[in-house]
Amino acid sequence: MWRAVGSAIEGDDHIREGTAMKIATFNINGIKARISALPAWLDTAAPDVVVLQEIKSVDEAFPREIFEERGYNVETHGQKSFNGVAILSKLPLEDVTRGLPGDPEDEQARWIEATVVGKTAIRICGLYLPNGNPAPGPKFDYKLAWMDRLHQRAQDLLADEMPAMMAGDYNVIPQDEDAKRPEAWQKDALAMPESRAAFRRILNLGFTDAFRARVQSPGHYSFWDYQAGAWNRNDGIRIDHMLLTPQAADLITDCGIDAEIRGHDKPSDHVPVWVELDL
DNA sequence: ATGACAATCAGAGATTGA
Repeated sequence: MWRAVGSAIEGDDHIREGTAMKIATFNINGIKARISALPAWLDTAAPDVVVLQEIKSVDEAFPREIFEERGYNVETHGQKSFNGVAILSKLPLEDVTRGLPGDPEDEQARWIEATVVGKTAIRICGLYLPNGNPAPGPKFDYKLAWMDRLHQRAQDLLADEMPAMMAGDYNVIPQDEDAKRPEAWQKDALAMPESRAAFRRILNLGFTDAFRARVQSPGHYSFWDYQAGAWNRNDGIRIDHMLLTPQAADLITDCGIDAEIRGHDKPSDHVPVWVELDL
């Protein structure tokens, strides 16, 4: 088995020219409210694939033309008012499934997955993990139960042994260094020990947090509250993550957070996180 | 300790988010 990561090594005839694929996750906090900001970012960042969270729209009301006219295939899993996820892809999508397995009673639209068909196929899962506040309580119980189901799906993805990733709004601050003011989040569902342990348990299966694989320094965030001037004080948290199977993690060439768009007009409270793979 | 801010649905203010 051979593979190429990054630039070719001179004289090595096993190295091929790779195809860079840019994949992003973005919690847009309402498609209707982001009808300008989202296309503006797409035109600048030009990702090949995007998973969206909190579209807050039913499938029939999702403005798919805006994305189709930019060359994206569009798959949605929406519901009225809250939640809702989607996948945009310039490459063909196959085997689209909706809903996280493990609880047929769960009607919240928080999971969608599809195979992106390029030179090499990759399974892409978009997720909007429950917030879980207040903790303790029924919402926190739902969050932890949802993370148990996520762990099971993660195991099954690994067993498939194809490149795969689970990307989205995890609503988990993995470590203190992922918050400007960790002490303020100590009793919050996003940073409770149980939430962090459940996140770590998935990582420990063999997944790579793409951003942390490339950047170890503190001070990198993907969410800033609308309140109290959080953006201007850089009072943020890192809760949007891309978890890659070993077969996908081996292909990472770059990863980043498009933080600057938090300062643009009518922003979401989240910003996009992206990864480039040599697929 | 609380609220601040934004989005949705509805058509005022409650609910949800993080």
